[in-house]
Amino acid sequence: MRLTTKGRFAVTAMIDLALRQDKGPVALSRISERQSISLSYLEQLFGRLRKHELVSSCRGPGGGYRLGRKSADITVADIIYAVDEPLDVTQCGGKQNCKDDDMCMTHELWAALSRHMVDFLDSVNLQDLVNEQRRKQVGVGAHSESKPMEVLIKD
Amino acid sequence: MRLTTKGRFAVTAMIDLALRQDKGPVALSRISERQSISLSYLEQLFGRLRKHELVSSCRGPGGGYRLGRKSADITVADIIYAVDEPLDVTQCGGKQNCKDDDMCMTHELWAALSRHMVDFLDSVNLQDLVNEQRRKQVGVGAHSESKPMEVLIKD
DNA sequence: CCTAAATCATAGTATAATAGTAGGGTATTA
DNA sequence: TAATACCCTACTATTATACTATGATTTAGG
Repeated sequence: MRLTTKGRFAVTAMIDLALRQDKGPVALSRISERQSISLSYLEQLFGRLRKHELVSSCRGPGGGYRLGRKSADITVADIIYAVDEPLDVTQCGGKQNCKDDDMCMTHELWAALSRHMVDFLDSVNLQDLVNEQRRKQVGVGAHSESKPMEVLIKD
Repeated sequence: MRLTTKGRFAVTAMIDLALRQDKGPVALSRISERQSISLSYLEQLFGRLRKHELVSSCRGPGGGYRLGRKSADITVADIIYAVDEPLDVTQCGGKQNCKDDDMCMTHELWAALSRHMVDFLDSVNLQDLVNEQRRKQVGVGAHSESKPMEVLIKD
């Protein structure tokens, strides 16, 4: 499981999309402005998200992207998997440093870590993040600054 | 928390060292041969491991490295932290894509993931890995092929 | 039907990190 | 005093990320 800003960009963009899709399709140019992510880079990311059917697109003026399914049914793991394609199971899949036939000494360690990460990222869905974000935005200007996410995410 | 083959190399080398240190210091040239890791690269890694006091060194002929403390007191997280130094807390520490003052939308998500990973890697120590490795080596030629690590690592 | 807005696609590029190599030191034992 | 090993720094090839650039293609609205 690779973790880079690419995955973070994708998750951020998907939250932005989820927050606004009720008013019709959302154009990447808008997301680009709001989140300060290069438009062309976004286009590449959304190409992959579309292939994985996490979003659907409408071309032409007034077009843009919509979520491919309910935000509660899209997990963070789905998003990261979509943009970081080769989910790096190839940690030692028969390559160098795997001594001869028997598994390399640390194979199971990394496999177990991988399972942990995927399990966690699968436990958080887009709706969770949207709720969290809405709660924070309401909090601004009001009195509650309170704690975010720590409460939400099941440690 | 960055996860690369650098960290894997370091963990592999530390297991190799832990498996043999009872017969005196272990030379990097030996580890290099056994694990097919470049000697000079190992030297760089062990330079860092030494700074973090995970290993101690003896120079001169017959010299080599020893563990800096009991293998049960060295966790995988210790090793990875030592070689991957800047443990990447800088996910969004006030840089681009953190909108204005308020935290970027995904900050807590990645922070929570980070905590998960560290917790897991802290729950596995070098002695665990050594035991696992010894068990597997005994298993070769004998009858038991059995399951590795899955049992050992506390999911 | 024409134009502008949007997606779609591909190719190129700057930067940075990894995973080394190279070449020298310095301590220490036999 | 020679060989073994650690130690240190600088350089390099490769790869991935995070873009930029260019140009298509689709489609709504005038």
